Amino acid sequence: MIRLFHRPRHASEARRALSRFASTMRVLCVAEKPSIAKAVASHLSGGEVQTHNTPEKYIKNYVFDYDFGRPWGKCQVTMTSVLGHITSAEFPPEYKKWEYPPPDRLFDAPVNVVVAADKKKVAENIEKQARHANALCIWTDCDREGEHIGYEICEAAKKGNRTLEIKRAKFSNIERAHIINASKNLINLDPKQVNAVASRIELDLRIGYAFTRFLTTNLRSLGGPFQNLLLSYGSCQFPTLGFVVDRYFRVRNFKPEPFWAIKVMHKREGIDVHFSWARHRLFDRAAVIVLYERCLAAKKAKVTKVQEKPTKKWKPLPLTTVELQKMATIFLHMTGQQAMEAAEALYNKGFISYPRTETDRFDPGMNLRALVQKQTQSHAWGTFAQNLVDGGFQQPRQGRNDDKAHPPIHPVTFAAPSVLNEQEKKIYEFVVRRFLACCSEDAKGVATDVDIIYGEESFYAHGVVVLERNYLEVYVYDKWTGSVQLPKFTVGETFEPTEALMTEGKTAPPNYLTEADLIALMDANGIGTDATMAEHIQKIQERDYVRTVPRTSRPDEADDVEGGRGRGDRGGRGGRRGRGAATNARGGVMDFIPTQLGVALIEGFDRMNFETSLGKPFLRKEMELKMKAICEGRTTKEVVLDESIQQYRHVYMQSQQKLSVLKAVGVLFWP
DNA sequence: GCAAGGTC
Repeated sequence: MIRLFHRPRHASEARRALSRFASTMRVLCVAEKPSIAKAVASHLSGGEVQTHNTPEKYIKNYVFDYDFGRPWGKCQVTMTSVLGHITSAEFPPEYKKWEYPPPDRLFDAPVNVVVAADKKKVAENIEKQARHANALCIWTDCDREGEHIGYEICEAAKKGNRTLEIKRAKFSNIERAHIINASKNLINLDPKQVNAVASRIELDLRIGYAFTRFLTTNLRSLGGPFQNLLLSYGSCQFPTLGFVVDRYFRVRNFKPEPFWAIKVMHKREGIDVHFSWARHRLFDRAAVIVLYERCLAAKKAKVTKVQEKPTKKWKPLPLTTVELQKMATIFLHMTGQQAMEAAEALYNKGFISYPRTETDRFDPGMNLRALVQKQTQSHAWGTFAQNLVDGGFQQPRQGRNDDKAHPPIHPVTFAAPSVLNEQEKKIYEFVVRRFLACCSEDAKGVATDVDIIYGEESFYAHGVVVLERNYLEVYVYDKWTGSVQLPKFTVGETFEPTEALMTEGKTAPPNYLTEADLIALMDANGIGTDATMAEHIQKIQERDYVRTVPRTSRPDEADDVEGGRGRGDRGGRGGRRGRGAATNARGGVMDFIPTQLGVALIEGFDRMNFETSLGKPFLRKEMELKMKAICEGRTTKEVVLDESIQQYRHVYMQSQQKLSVLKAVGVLFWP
C-alpha cells in the first residue's frame, strides 16, 4: 500500500514535506474557544494533525493540510483559537480618578480599545501565526458577539500581516459534514453586527461608569451607612433589581378580597369525586347564598356530559441555558450561578455539550441515538436508555429558538458518578435525564370530564388515568398530577350529592420572586444573556441591593393566588405555570427581597426621572432594538451612539438637578 | 473602586 500522507517523524522530514507544497496557500484559522478549534481541526485534518503548545496554556495550534476547494484549493492550515473577546474598551488614564473630572464627562471622553491584560499571549499567538499566512479564516460562533470577536481577531492578525485575505466560516454545530460544508462555503465578516456590538460595549462602559460614580459619590455625602458603600449602576443589574423591588411592592400593597364558592362532593365506588363550580367563585356573598340554596332545594344533580378522550403530557423541549438554571434552582438546591459553574466544569471535561445556548431544537442531522447508546452503562438510567436504543427512540420535539451557534445542552459521553463532585453529579444527572426524556415518548393517558347541573348551577369533575408513563420514568422532575380516576357516570342519570358546601376564602398576594422567576423575567425582557444572567443576580446580592430569605409559609391564606406576575412579565419561553417553586418537594424555597438600599435606589430613580427611569427594563430593551436596527442596516453605530449618549446625558442632568429627591429617598430608606 | 460581554 502506498501512503500518500503520513505524519512526519523528524523535523527534516517535515521540512521536505513542506517544500513539496511551497506554492500552496497558508491559511490561519481562528475559533472563539479551544474546544471549537480542536473539533474543527479534527474534522478538517481527518486525524493527520500536529499539535503545538502556545504560551497560553489553554490554547493549542493545530497544523495540517486541507483542501478548501475553490479558490484556495489545497492549503497548509494552522487552526487555533482565542478565549472570547481579546480587547477591552477603557477610558484614558486622566479619567481614572473619581473626584475629577466629573462623571458626566465620561459621556464624551475618548474610549480606547486595547488588548486586555490577560489576553496578551492570545493576541501575540494570532499575530505571530499571521506572519506566515496568506489568508485568515474566522471560525468564531455565529452570533453577534462572535462577529465582533472575529473582528478583534482580524485586527490582531493584521498587526502581523497587512496583506491577509480574510474569510469567515458559517456553522451552527460541530458535526463533521456541517463543518466540512462550512469550510467549502466561506463568507465575509458582517461589519453591521460588529458595529452593533461595538455600540453596546461603548454605551455600557460610559453609562455604567458615569452613573456608578454619580451614585456612589453623591450618596456618600449623606454619611452614615452610605459612607463606604459602592453603589454601582449597570444596564442589566438595575433592571434585575427593579424586578425584585416591583414584586416586593406588589406583595406589600396587596389588598386581599373575600370570595365565596360552592363545592359539591360525591362518593361513588369508594372514590370521593370533587365537582368544581363553573363560576369558580364570586365576590358577592349574598349572591352565592341564593345560588347555594337553589342547589340544596333541587336535592338532585343531573349528569349532562360524560367524555372520555385520550390525552398526553408532552415530553420536555431540548435544554437551553435559561431552562437549566431555572430547573436547577427549583429542583437541585442550587443557585443559577452554581448550576452554571458545574455545567462549565462538565463541559470542560468533555462530558456535556456547550452549556451556553438559546437553542431548543436539535439539528435533524445529529446522531442522537449514538448519544443515547452511551448512557446505557449507567446504573441509574441505563435500562431506560437501552429501551430507547432497542426501538423506543423518538426524535425530540422542536422548540422555536435557534441561536445558530450552539445545539441544545446534551450529554456527550458517559461520566461515572465517581469522577464528579456533588454539584456536577446533580447537573450531569439532570442533563442526561432531560436528554433521554427528549428522546422518548410523551406520557399517555385518558382524561375523563363529567359535567353536572345542580339547581341551576353547573359543576364539573376532571380525571386522568395515566396509561403509559414513558418519559416520566426517566424525567423524575415532572409529575403528572391530578391523575385521579373518576368512577362511572352516565349522561342523563341523577344522583343526590354526598355533600354540598358553601366555601369562603380570600385572594392571596403573589409570592416574592424566586430565582427561577427572576431568570424567567430577565429572559422575557432581554436582560443579560444566557451566560450572564446568573452573574447579574449575584451582583445585586454582592452590592446588598437584594437578599434571599427562606420562604415562610402562609397557612392562613386561601388557596387562591391572585396576580403573581411582575411588571413586564410575559412568561419566559418554556415556562410552565403550576410547577412553581412553592409546590415542589425540595423544602426550602428562597425568596428574593430587596434591601432598604435596593428599594431606595429604584424609588429614587423612579421619582427623579419618571419618563425614563433607569430602574425600568425598557431602556435595555431599547438598546437591544437599536442593535438589531444596526444589524439590519436601518441605522448606524454613529447614529445610535449619538442618540443614546444624548438620552442618557439628559437622564443624568435630570438626576443631578433632582439630587435632593434621591437623597431624601435615601434618608427615608436609611439602610 | 465603576459595566457587560466573551471564555478558562
